[in-house]
Amino acid sequence: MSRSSPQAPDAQTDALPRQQRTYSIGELARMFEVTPRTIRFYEQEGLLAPTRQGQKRIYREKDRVRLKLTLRGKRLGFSLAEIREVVMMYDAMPDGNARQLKRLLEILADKRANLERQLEDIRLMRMEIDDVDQRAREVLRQLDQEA
Amino acid sequence: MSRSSPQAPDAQTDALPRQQRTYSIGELARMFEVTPRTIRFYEQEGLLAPTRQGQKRIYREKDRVRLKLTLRGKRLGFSLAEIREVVMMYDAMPDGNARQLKRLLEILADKRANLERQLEDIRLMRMEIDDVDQRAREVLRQLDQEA
DNA sequence: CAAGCACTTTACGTTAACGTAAACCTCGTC
DNA sequence: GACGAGGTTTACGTTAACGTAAAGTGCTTG
Repeated sequence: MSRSSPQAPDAQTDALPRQQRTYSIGELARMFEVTPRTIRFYEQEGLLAPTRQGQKRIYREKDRVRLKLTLRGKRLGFSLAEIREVVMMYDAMPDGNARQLKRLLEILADKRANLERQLEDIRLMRMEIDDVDQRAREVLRQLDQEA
Repeated sequence: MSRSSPQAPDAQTDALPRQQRTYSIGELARMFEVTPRTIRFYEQEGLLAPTRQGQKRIYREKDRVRLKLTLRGKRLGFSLAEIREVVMMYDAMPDGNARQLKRLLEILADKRANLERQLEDIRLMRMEIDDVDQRAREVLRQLDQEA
C-alpha cells in the first residue's frame, strides 16, 4: 500500500549483503506487523539493543533476527522473560565461564522439554478439532437433507 | 504427602465407572496442579459449569475433561476467550442451526492453521536450541582442556 | 463444644505486555 | 517557512489471568 513513487529509498533499497543493511523502527514494525511501541518495549526489556544515529534507533541484521526469534517465542506462549533468558545467555556465550554455560544447557534442556510437551499437546488438540469438525459436518448434512 | 490413614475416601474412592464419579474443587485442583481459585475463575469465565450440592460445587467427568482441554489450550498460548469459543460452540452443536455450525467450522479451521504454524515454529526453535546447545558444549570442551 | 478442615463469597491487588496520548525534534519538500 | 512524515521521550491507561486476604458456612473429630 502506498508504494507509488518509482524509487522510495526506505533507507537503503536493497542490493546490500543483508549483513550491512540497517532498518528503521518503522521498517521493522511493518516487516513483522507489530507497532513501534512493541519494538521499543522489547528494547526496554533487554531483548534488543539498537545503536543510535543522533537520537534515532538504528537496527542491524542481528536485531532483526532477535526480533524474529522473540516473536516466534511469543507465538509459542513464552514470556519475554523466558525468551530473554536464552537470548542473553546466547550472547554471553563466547566469553562464558563454565557455570554460566552449564546453566545455559539446563535452560535449553528445559525449553526443549517444553517444546516436546507442546508437540504432544498439539497432536491431541488436532485430534479433538478433527473430531469436532467431523461431527459438525455430519449435523450440517442432516440439516441439508431435511431442507 | 499426608496420605497416612489406611482408608481416606476422598469422595468416592474409585471403582466407579468414571462417568459417574464426581470431584470436589480441591480434588480437581490437585489433579491438575492449579489452585481452586483458578477453577472458580474458569467457571466465572464460562468454561466450566459444575452443579451444586448445597453450596458446594460438584464436578462431573465432563467438567474434568473441559478443564483438561482448557489447560492444554493454555499451554499452547490460547486465551481463555479463544478456548471458550470452541468449547461452548461444541456444546451448542447438537441443536445448532446452520449458521452457527458454519461459524464453528471456520473457527476450527482457524485454530488448525494456528497449530500448523506453531508446529513450524517449534521445528525452527528446536533447531536453534540444538545449535546453541552445540556451541555451548564446544566452548565447555575448550575450557576443560585448558584446565 | 472447640478445633480443624474444606469449602464458600466478596473484593481489592498484582503482573505482563503492550496501547494511547501529549509534546517535542528533524528532516525533505512545496 | 509551514507542514507532513517519521522519529523521540514521558507517562498514564488497559486487559487478561489470576493471587491474596477477610469473613462466613458446614461437617466430623478429639
